[in-house]
Amino acid sequence: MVSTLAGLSLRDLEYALAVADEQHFGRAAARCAVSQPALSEQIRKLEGLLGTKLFERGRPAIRTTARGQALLDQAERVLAEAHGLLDMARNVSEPQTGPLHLGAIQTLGPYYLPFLLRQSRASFPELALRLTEGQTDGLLNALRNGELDAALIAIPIDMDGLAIEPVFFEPFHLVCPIGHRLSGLPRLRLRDLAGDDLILLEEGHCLRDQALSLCQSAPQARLATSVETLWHMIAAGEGYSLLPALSTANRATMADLIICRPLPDPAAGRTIALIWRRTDPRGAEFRQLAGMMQRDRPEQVQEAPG
Amino acid sequence: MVSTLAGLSLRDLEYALAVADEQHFGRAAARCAVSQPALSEQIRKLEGLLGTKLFERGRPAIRTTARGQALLDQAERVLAEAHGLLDMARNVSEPQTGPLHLGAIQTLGPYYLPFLLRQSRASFPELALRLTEGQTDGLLNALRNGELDAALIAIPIDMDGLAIEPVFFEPFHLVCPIGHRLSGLPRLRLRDLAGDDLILLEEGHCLRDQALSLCQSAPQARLATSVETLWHMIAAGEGYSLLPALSTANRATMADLIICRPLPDPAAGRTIALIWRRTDPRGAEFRQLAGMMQRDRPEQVQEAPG
DNA sequence: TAAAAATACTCCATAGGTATTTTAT
DNA sequence: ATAAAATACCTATGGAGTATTTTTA
Repeated sequence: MVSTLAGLSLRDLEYALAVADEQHFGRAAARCAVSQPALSEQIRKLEGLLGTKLFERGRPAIRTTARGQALLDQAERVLAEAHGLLDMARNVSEPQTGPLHLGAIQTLGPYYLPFLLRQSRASFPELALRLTEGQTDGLLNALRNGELDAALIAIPIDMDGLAIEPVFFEPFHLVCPIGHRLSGLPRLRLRDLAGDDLILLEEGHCLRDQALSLCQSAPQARLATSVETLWHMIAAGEGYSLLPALSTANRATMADLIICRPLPDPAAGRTIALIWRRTDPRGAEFRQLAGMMQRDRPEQVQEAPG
Repeated sequence: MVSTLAGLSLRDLEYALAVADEQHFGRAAARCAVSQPALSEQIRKLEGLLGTKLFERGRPAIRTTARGQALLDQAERVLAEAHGLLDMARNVSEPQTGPLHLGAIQTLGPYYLPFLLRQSRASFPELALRLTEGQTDGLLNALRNGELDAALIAIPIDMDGLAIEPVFFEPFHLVCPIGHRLSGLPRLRLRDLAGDDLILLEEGHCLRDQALSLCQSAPQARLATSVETLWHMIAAGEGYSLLPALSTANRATMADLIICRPLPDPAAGRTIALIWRRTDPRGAEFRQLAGMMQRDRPEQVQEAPG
């Protein structure tokens, strides 16, 4: 369908309304900051386009014709909507405003997003974060099909089509029941982490694979469906696991049954990064958001590695 | 107040909506019947003007940004109003349609306008005649200040600023009581019309002056406020007068008391003309209307003199 | 690698300016 | 006669075309 607007221009409508208002081509031209012939010519074209004389040229004043008046009323509506568009653009184009659909992996979200929400509300009060939790694959899909604008995940991941900005490094802790063989070791070494009572998250959680590779255990280990379940299983003496630092902080329930120990290798942990579609025009804003997360982070996490 | 539209163009909004719809610059360009680079460039300018990227360029498809969507919705409203304007223009620009404020002198209106209305409804069903009666001076004023679009008056008049199209010639009749000295004259001559019982309309009616000059009587004659009053005064035997042919036709009341006689001079009468502001752009339509009145006229009147 | 959008450039339509003529009162 | 709009004519902006490069998945 080709344009049916036939060269109609908002500027010409402004000219016409100025003439109607001033009842004088010269004054209307001055108000529109153009020369009188320029304005006259555009009015002439507009009248041709509409098929009707809008004005009756007479002395001492221009009069709008009856037909012209109906059209000028409608022209006013057109311009009102156009101004509405520009007003809207002025508001909407502010950076860090409006809805932002943000995802986070499930082993991070519950322990970090409350912190992030406080921070974002302080720094960017107009930014409306819409939060989602999921597993890495689901988040990546949601990102690719536009349900999400950005996501917090553990890197490395396959980054094709994505922009990635590391945000912080989150160490893992050894978590085991009091009295467990690992709870009493005076000096914990990485090789001690292998054991047949390692409890893992279900397939799909990136944390599962990271714990597995650090512990060098067999994958027939016991399964938990969430960090919370896992915590309760450990409290029940079912075994031990590795959990990210944010998820072990400030835990009251069953803290008397469980011991958390830092791992011996300071590199044992995961890097959390903010990702988004490389093509998203808000890239710069997302980078700024990541910068804020890097600078002002929870005490349990560390600066992201280069 | 200078333009606040800053170069916003309806065409660009159409381009943007085409892209949003097609999710593809190439197809959008084809739909708008321009080249892809031309459309891309206009979208780029529009995004700059609005201060926001409207689209996220990605494969396989273009996606509209959240901010862009709000703006595109508004753009759609702008275009809807613009199309409304063009639709309205198409209707409104038809000739012989819409309201037409027409005035007529009081000695003509009641006797001719019913005829004219029938005729106009048949020939121009979309023409909405709004009728007014008044004296010549009042009609001219109303015409000049725009309350009237056109008027039917007796010429000649001072025609500065006015266009005039004669419509028909209306003969005068001698009207007197049965038994009046003029009713019995076998051959009526113009000079017989002088008499001290001539009844005239009040000051302001053009017919008063025309009758006066034809009759060569003194202006201390009796006064009537309307043709109807005059008719009753004649029936009451108060005197005689000259009345235009249309006003004496088809009279039932008191017809048995009154005699109407044609005047000896075939030029004794008045020419009725349609007048309008010379500057009114509907001049051609008024002329066409006058043409209709010339061609299809009541039987009592004659073709207007050259 | 392939498809698609962005650049580079050239051209031309037209909005706009100045000077002047025409028109209306 | 005068004020104001229309016309004539010229300039320059910018929209649109073709050819090409860059980008993204």
